[in-house]
Amino acid sequence: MTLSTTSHPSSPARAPGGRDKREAILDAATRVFAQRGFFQAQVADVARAAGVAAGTVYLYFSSKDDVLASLFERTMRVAVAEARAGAEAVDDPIEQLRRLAHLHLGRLGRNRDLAVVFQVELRQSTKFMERFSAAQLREYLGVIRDAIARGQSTGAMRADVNPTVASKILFGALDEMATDWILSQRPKRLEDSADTVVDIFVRGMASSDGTSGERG
Amino acid sequence: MTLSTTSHPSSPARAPGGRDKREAILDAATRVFAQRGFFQAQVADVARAAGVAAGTVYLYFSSKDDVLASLFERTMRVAVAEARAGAEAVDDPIEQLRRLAHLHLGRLGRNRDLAVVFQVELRQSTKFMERFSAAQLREYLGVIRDAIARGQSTGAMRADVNPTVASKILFGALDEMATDWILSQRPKRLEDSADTVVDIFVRGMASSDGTSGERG
Amino acid sequence: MTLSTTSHPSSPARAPGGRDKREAILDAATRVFAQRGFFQAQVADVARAAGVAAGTVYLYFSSKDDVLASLFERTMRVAVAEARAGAEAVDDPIEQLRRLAHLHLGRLGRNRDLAVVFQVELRQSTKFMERFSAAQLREYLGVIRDAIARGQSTGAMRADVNPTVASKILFGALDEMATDWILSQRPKRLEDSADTVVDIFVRGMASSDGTSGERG
Amino acid sequence: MTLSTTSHPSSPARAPGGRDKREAILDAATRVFAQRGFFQAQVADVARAAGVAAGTVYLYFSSKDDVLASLFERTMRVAVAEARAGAEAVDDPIEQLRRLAHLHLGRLGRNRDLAVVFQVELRQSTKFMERFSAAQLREYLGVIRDAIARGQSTGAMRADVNPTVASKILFGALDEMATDWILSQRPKRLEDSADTVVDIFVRGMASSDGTSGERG
DNA sequence: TATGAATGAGCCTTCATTCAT
DNA sequence: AATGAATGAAGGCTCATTCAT
Repeated sequence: MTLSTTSHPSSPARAPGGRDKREAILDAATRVFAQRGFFQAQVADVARAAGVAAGTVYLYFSSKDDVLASLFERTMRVAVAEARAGAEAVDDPIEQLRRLAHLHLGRLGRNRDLAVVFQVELRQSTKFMERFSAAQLREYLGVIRDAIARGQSTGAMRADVNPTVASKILFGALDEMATDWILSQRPKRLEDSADTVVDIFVRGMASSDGTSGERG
Repeated sequence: MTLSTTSHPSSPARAPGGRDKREAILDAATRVFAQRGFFQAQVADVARAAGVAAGTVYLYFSSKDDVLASLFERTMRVAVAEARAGAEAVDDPIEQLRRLAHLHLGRLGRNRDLAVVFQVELRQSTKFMERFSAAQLREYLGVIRDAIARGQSTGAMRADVNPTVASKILFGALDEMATDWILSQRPKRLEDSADTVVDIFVRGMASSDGTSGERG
Repeated sequence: MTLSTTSHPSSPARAPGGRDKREAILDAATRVFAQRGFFQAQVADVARAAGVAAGTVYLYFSSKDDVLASLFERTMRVAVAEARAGAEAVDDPIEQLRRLAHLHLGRLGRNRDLAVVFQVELRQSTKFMERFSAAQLREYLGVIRDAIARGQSTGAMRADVNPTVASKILFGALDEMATDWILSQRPKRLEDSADTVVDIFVRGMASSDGTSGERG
Repeated sequence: MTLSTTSHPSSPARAPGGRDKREAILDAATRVFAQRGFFQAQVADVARAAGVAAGTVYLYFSSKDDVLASLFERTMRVAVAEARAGAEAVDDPIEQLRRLAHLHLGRLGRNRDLAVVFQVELRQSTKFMERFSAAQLREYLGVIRDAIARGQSTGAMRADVNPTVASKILFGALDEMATDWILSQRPKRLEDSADTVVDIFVRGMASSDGTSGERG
């Protein structure tokens, strides 16, 4: 992982078919990285899975690292957008958190390969996490934090906890559900864990007078 | 990562200094893996950091993978023992959880290299996590779960949540604190997050009558 | 020498120049193995001698062992074909043996490197000899045996000696000539030994009445 | 195989037990080299089989190569002595050859490990054969050649064949019997091949008048 | 003499990347 | 744009040999 940040001249000047091929490579990479692991996976494997020649990968990505980073980026772009849309759709902060949790676990639970890549392969190196995760992950967590902050401002949630810290606690709990689901035999749907996590979190974050955090 | 589970027939038959050298290699590996990342680190780097020749590593470990696995095992053995001792030292389930959280974050916060290895490097591959994490991690989580289960049986905690799931939620929240601390500039002590996490978790898990989960 | 018998899925799917490069590597290997010895020779040496990069060797052969095995196979394929053609060209069994001897020593005498590889390097390990020599060498010896058997059936040769045993005796004598020639200063042509060996062998195999085994 | 010709200061200054240990190492080496092959065999394997520590091997031999060379030397010393004694015991040149053949195949047939080492492992490298085999092998072949030369001078054998060449032909034939026996399933005793080989050879070498070469 | 832990040079093989076609 | 043969740097691991005990 040399992690050359220099983004590849990928999208521009590409033919219309180029975009499809780029997508195909990312999809293939998700499958291959999930199955073999990022370091064990060869670029040739990804190319084969995508139905292109090895060299073609380098027409769309600057390096193997770039493929992984692009994978992360593409998914996060969608995730952030969906999270924002989901949060905006309702007004109640607690309901917002519930929606965000369902979106999060729903996305991973629907695509195990994606879940493996996100829960395992993407955490390969501090370097990677520091350089790439930072910006987009912060944005994603920001959506959660905002919902919490709103809950605090409306008095629905206790204000004695830093909302950023709180967002990480919720995210961490959801994250563990996802990792655990991957490593388990997956008898049930991942998304089903969402309510339990949010319920405990919201109760724990309820304002002392006990007026909220109660469902129904 | 071929991950041959077969423990190396090494340490016991080794020379008097053997144990010390094995420990030295594991300590060196913690530092090197944390700095360079497991895949980027060369066995020669670890050897150099440990003050031994490259070949010597193979007198104590069967492979590079085995070094990582042994690192995990050694730490988990201690962690499980400390967790059990910490839990047994007090009677109140809530206080037990608080102690476990402090032990957990305290250990990682005291040794950033160890934290990096545990939060990042050890999660490199599904294979590794599936094969190694399983047994010892389950044991560790078991200590948390037991405290929760006791809390439920004493009526201090709501019984409508599976204690195993609850233990993962708490662990996940703590885990995220650790990962976040690593990736941040670390302005404050990691262990300081323990109370916040436990507080929210315990409140969230409080039985409906609201008699417990209140500190002081 | 792990000697994976599995032939490499290489040549057919290779590029146009593939066959030539494969041949070039085998030729280079003959020279390098002859000069340095199989175990002392490095794959990089062979590659350099063939004018390709080290990695290229692995596009055509699965391993260093496979190079040696392929060398043996290629030569034996030709040798068996030539032996059969040579034997069929004449009718007299004795003349057939003479031709086979000349072909055998002529081939090795013309290419000392090949002779060294066949007389020395290929006999490195019982494993190799057992696994590879077996089939093709048996075929080669079979051509000699058939000529002897015919000589016996025509009455030209004594029938009280198992033709298979006899073929090995003749082969062994020729083989020793080749090995001796390699180790000597080679003042004369190896092929010149052919007649002497065949002469003694044929006389020794002459039927008791003494009517044959006498050269015209 | 670096083949340092410098003989190790082995025998002199050794304690009485030293000689035994040296012999034990050579015996162990015979077994280990035969089973694993010289290059695959580790010095530690030989040491273990001999019941000594790895370092001890270097008290008696200067290198791994030296062990192989010493193995060859020890056996050849005995073989030459036995051959000479065997040849001197009878007067008839033909009977001498018969005895030499029996001694040769008898020795190898009695100890398959020794046979493997001599027929396969010792032929590892041209360097080895050139440097070590030369002197002692020439001596051994000399005993055969002398018997043939005597046969020629008594008129029992044709004189139109160089006795040195003839000795190699006989040796080669016997050699092939030994190699073949090793690679086969060994249904019968190796020594049983001796008479057949000698019979054919002696007939082939019989003087033209046909008065000798006839058994009985 | 004997030990065996330690050494470290050496090498086969892999695979990300390039580039001629 | 696409190919895939070719490259060659890199590294895990082995094992003959040494040497402090």
